[in-house]
Amino acid sequence: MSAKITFLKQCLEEVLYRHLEQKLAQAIAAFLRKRYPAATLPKIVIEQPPKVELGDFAVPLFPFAKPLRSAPLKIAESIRTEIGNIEGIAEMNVASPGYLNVKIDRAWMAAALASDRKPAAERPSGKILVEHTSINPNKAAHIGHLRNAILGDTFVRLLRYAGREVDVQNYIDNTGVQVADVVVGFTYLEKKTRAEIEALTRRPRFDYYCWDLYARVSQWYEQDGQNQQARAETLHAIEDASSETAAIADLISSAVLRRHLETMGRLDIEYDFLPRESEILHLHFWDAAFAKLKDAGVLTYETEGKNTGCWVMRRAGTGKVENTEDTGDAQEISEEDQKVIVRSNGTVGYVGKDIAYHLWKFGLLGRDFGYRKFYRYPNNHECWISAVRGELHHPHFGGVSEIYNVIDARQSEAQSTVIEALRELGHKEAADHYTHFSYEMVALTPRCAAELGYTLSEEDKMRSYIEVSGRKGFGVKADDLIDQLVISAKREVDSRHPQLADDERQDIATQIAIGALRFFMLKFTKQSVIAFDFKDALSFEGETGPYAQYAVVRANSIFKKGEVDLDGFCGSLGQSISADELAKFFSRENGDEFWELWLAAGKTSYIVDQCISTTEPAHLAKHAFELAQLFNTFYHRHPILTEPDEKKKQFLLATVALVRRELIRILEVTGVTVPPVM
RNA sequence: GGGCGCGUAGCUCAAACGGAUAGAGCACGGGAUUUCUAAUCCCGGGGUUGCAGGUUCGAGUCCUGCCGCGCCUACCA
Repeated sequence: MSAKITFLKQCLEEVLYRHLEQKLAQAIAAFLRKRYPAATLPKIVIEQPPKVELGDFAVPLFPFAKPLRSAPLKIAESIRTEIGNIEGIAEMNVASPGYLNVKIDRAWMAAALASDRKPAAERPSGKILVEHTSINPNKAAHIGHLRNAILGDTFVRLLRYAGREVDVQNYIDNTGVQVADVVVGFTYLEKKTRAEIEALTRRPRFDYYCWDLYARVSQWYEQDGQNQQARAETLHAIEDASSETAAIADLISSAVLRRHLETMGRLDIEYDFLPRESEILHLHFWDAAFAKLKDAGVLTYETEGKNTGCWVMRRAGTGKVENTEDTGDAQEISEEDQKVIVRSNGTVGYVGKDIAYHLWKFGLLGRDFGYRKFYRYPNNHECWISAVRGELHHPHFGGVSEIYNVIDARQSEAQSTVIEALRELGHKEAADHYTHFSYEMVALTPRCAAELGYTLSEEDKMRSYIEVSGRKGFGVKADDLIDQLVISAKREVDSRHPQLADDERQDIATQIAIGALRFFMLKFTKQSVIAFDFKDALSFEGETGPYAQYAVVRANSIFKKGEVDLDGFCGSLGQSISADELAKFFSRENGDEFWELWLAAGKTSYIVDQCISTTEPAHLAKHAFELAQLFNTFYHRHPILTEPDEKKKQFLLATVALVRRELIRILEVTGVTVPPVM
């Protein structure tokens, strides 16, 4: 409940730049409609000119030439001279070969920015569900999982910044072969009793233990095909929830899950609800979904071919043959386009379970989980888990209007199949509001793999990256990477601030490490495979999190050294300097440079919007870096505390305060906090 | 074979919806007044955006073909 109050507060953030852009587009559209009532107008696209001197918005008019039967330059000129006043717009210029460049009234916008005043934003309604992390609870998290969780968590923060209400879910596949394999490891290889395993789960990094054991089991299977029998038996035993094996599996998966929550907790990543596959099975979600799927004719029963006796669905993306609409749902699906949903032995595959789960997400299943408390974060935030018999009082999850699933690109086909199933069940709205937030994997550079002690084939050495494999125990564990980052940040902090207490230095090092890691995972666009290398990941210079953190630290230190009360100054930013004064500084020497910085600082909401509509958080990391970069240049060129002109000093301080405020906001959305000193 | 994605500077990556001179970081070379701490800043070289066509006022971006690479394509989850 307390979390919801923060959403409301945050959706009041400034939206000036975005607001102006919309107003401009509307004004131009209205003007052109009035002037050329007969013409059908193309969409007005607003861009940004390559240089600040040219203006703040650019409107290319080439697409209007044909429908308006006029040269782009002439259209631009007529808009410029005839459109009249638009609040916040100072001037327009025509630029060849056909742009209308628009300048914002700098003093007007700066005054609004300084006082953090903003027009009311429209408040979208409807709850959003973001699912991310979803690590099999049988081994330690690795760097690939970090990318998933950081992308997902950042997206959650973006949505909340934009005023949306969000539930965060982490789906736990606790009944699959992966968990069974570790159970096999404990029971067959190590011959441990339940009590002994229980004792092990209380050891510090139980997930590391499982990581190694899982790799050993995989090897054991390879040694002798007969050993696979142990897996089959174990899987079967787990199905009976009251069995000893099921109890062991639950013990292991719960302990590993707890470890995953701790690992992600180190990065300030939290979840609201952990739906588990075991409850999807035991609460018979599939039965309900199966009935609906059969009724709607989404599934077909195969009576011939290799899938005889199976219920199948058309594999997504294999497109139906055209011109056969009237044959209705009886259309044959060629064998290779069939996706088996229910096997001939009557058991359901994971896509089927996923369909049921997603019907629940949208509140379309007619069943619900039981809920029980599972994990309490240091800030008292409660994380719930699914249960067959839950607690009487619990929050409500599911039944949302929009979902985002952060799942790597390898699952694209399965995700599309689930979406198709929803659509064919007649839930078009749901299908349209189902977004597979797809991203590429994190792989290792050959050099990194060699550093980790793996021997590579000649073929592998030629590759630009090598896929990690949990099954082989090949990869970089998340906690190891975080530890290394903290150690190397600590070394730097120790040498820079020997006068500080050790725990203080440790805190600072941790913030820097997390900043570096989160930024590192965000600066790549989703589609790009990250070829992981310790050298790049451990870097604290250049385009990194610490670079952006450092800019804020510098801003803070100006206030500290200058003995200016930071809170007081920032709180009354709006009054400390008049609009007339602002106008002077933006028009005099360095005016463009100052304005560029103010403008960049004013774009936070604009960038957040872009990140949401493109489901691409990388833009935000990029923007944080660019703003920090502009600030650092400004910092070097304009000594502030020694500035003799008091008015100018106030202006420079206001600039610092504004950039600081926005940079902190942006970093908060990326999940990066700023240490007191660096 | 089919589906999805990728190919941009020596390396790692940007450039949403086609737009103005394709940008950063790293690496390399040179420099920064005793300062609001240099985890910083400035300058420099570096590019036929895989290849060939097409669409148009305009293509790294869209279309077609080719070349190279990756992932998916199980009655595993």
